[in-house]
Amino acid sequence: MRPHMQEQPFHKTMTQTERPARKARTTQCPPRSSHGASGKCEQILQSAGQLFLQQGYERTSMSQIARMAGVSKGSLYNHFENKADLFTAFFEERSRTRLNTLKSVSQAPQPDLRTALRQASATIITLMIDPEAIGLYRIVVAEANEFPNLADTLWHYGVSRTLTGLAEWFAEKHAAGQLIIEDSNLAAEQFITMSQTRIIHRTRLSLPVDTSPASIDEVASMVADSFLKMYAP
Amino acid sequence: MRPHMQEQPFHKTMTQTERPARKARTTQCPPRSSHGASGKCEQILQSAGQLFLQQGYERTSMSQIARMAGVSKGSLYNHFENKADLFTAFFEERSRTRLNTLKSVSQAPQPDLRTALRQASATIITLMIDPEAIGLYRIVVAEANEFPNLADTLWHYGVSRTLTGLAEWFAEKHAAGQLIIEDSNLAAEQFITMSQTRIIHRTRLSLPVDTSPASIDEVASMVADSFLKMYAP
Amino acid sequence: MRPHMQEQPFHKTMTQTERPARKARTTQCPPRSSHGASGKCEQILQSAGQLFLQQGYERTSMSQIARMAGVSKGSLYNHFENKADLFTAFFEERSRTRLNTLKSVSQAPQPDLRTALRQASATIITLMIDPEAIGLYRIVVAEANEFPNLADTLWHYGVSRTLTGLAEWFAEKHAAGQLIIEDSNLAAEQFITMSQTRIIHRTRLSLPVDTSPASIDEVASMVADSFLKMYAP
Amino acid sequence: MRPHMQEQPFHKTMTQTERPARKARTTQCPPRSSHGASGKCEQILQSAGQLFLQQGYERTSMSQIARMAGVSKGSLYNHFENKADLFTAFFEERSRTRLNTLKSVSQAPQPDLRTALRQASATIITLMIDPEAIGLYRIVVAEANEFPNLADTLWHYGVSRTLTGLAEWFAEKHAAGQLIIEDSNLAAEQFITMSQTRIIHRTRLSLPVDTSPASIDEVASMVADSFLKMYAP
DNA sequence: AATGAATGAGTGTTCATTCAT
DNA sequence: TATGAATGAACACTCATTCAT
Repeated sequence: MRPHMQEQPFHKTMTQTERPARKARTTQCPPRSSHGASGKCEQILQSAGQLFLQQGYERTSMSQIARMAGVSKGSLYNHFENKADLFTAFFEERSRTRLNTLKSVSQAPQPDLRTALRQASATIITLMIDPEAIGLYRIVVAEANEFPNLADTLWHYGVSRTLTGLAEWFAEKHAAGQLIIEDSNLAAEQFITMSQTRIIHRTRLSLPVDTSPASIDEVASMVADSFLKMYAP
Repeated sequence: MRPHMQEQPFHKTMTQTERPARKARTTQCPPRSSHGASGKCEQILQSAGQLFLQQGYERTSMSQIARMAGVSKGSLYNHFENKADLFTAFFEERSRTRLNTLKSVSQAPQPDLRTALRQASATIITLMIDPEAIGLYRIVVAEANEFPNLADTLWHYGVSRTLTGLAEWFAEKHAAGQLIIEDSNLAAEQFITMSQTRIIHRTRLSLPVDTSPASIDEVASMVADSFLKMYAP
Repeated sequence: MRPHMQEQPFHKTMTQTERPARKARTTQCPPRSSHGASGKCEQILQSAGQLFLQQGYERTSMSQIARMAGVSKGSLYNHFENKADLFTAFFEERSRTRLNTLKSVSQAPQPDLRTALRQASATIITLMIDPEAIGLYRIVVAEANEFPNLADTLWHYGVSRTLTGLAEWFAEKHAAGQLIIEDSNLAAEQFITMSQTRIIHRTRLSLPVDTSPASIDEVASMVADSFLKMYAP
Repeated sequence: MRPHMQEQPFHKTMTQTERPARKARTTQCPPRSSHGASGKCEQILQSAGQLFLQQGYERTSMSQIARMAGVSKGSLYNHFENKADLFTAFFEERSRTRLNTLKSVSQAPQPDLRTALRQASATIITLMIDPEAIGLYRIVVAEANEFPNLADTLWHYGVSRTLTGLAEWFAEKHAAGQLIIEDSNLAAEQFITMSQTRIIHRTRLSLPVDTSPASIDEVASMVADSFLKMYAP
């Protein structure tokens, strides 16, 4: 329960968040040789991931992982230093490969700004209530004390790309005179935060929630309207 | 990873959230007898709380709790059925007694609306980054699969009171013509969500964050401004 | 697994079997005062009996007994020194009051000897496969090492009365010239042993067995026939 | 205390008694590799056996077994699923390897029938009061409720072989005209039952009993005489 | 690189018994 | 006499990790 008091200028906070050093370099699976190698390392990582996501760190045992991966318990320790190392390796790999993000907004240019915003918000909501994303978020929060680096990883592969993409798009719209946005990073942050209203928040808590497309669009609409009131010329 | 599809009308979602039934009634400490007995049950609950909040459910052992509470391991089981029961008992008690909420906004009438909103947001931020509140949030998220009822408890004692208080205040302002708010519950929900920008969100992830009063006020100001743009006449 | 080599003249073996001394005098419930006292002691004994018979000594806990008897755990120790004392008290009481025996054979004089023998055998079988009797037998065998005195009790209240009754009856028949029996005690012992063929034996082992009256009579008939071949003039 | 009412024709009862299915296959020690490894699994089984036979199932703890076997507590669980599994494994192994039976009667042809019968009875008595046999019998009776399969095992390896051997021998004698036996299985059953008179019975209850060869021969003589009276031409 | 038996500290839980009230 | 909280040793079982093969 240590208080946080780091100095961070407002406009820089959300974009660079990596903490200076990783203590223990996380083990990585060697790049698969092209010919059909067994890929035991990936297999372990895959099984570990499934179990860690379902049960969390403490409730998952090395034996369970070995059993599910179809390897011996000893093999786990040939590929990873220990349980913590396997855990962080899983987390990085999953965050890197499975955390879809909203990289850019208007691939297909939308007829009007409101629709574009609504679609962006809907996409964000959909991405963030994906079971994989929810699971990774839960793990970060649950293990924040034991594995503080996880948050960096999640932020790096998850939030920051979306944030940058949005900010760039807002900057364009500002340049085009369609929105009046001084701090595009702040605006992006606000947009993402507002998109978390109800659905994402409740999903993270496992509270009952309607996650149908209609329900998502309802929230997305509200976000778009609010955002326009805040930033329309 | 089950999908949620419950029907929930938009305007009712956030205010009534209790799920129908609690399966197993949680053990409660008996009301303290007036003469100054030390209250061994409370002592256990207190120690358990400290450890559960710091280390989470799985990492905390009954032996640890007994040692810290200064009682024998067997005694734990005279007061609580098992570890899970002790855990939920702790969670309910803490949520009930230690989760401060923003019940009403303008005890001292503020000179102007913007200041009142800013102060409300700052209060919300301050309450929600309180270590106790952060700890309880982490526990809910971490144990969402094993203890799904925790979220109800947290919502009941934490969010819902703040939400109701805000909504009532917004309704008054609407009646007074100071704000134009059709759905005061939705507005309250938005206000709370926006207040979570950066500080609360990052604190929950244990990411480095500036939690100084100045920093809080900066966010609160932004929230007040945005909210006024959305709802001022 | 100690070998037994006590000298015991053949004709005396089965009738006097009490071993010289009981180490610990078994606690007894006080004779109930005539006015409706609660009879807590009997209540404990009754519940203990049910549990001990069902689950055996080790698997039955004092808490279980207290709960079923509706008294506090402490009360158990006001009435009985400890678990072992309560156990032996239960065993004596049950053996004394619930172990029905074949005291005499021909209450209603039978038309012929064979029928009388058959009925005696059938009665013995029926008595000995009574759940209560089976349970007590099991307990004696199970706890033979820890509670060697139980066997004496069971023998005293169970077998020996039947044995004596039969022996007396055989002596009468010998005197009447209907049977030629030199050692009536031995004959009684043989008669009882033969009556244990299959049904009793298998019931003791919980092996599947037909315990219908017809099945019992089938065995009893065989016993009567065999016995007559051995001892008829 | 469930009543048994299975239909079982008299002449079939004792020879086929296996119940249809064994629920959980009992763990088995792997066949010893030829080079003189100590066979840790056998070592565990051996120690477990000694303790289970002496103290029964509940009174024997896994720690005790590990200590006596000279292995760690954890090792027990590498070889056996749990205590119950180790218990049934022990019981099967002991029943299979240590339960000597009277397979055939007259290896060395006896001068006369009476002597052959007497020797057969004496052998049965001797085998059945062997401490190992007595211990296994006690365990079956003690744990009949918790481990109903034990009785099948005991019957299979213990009684049924003796029974079959005797029945065949009786059939021969019937064919040779030396005995008049219609149902040789029934006769074998009677012979075994009668051989249990006093010595076996009392030994099972740990009652004082004379187990000297002279005493055994006395009972065996009586059995032979009675049997001849029942079945001699 | 792969195995799986071995370990011993650790887990949550139950136990018979005590004792102040 | 009756209670029930308190105890500490014991229970069955699991754990991450090691190491000889």
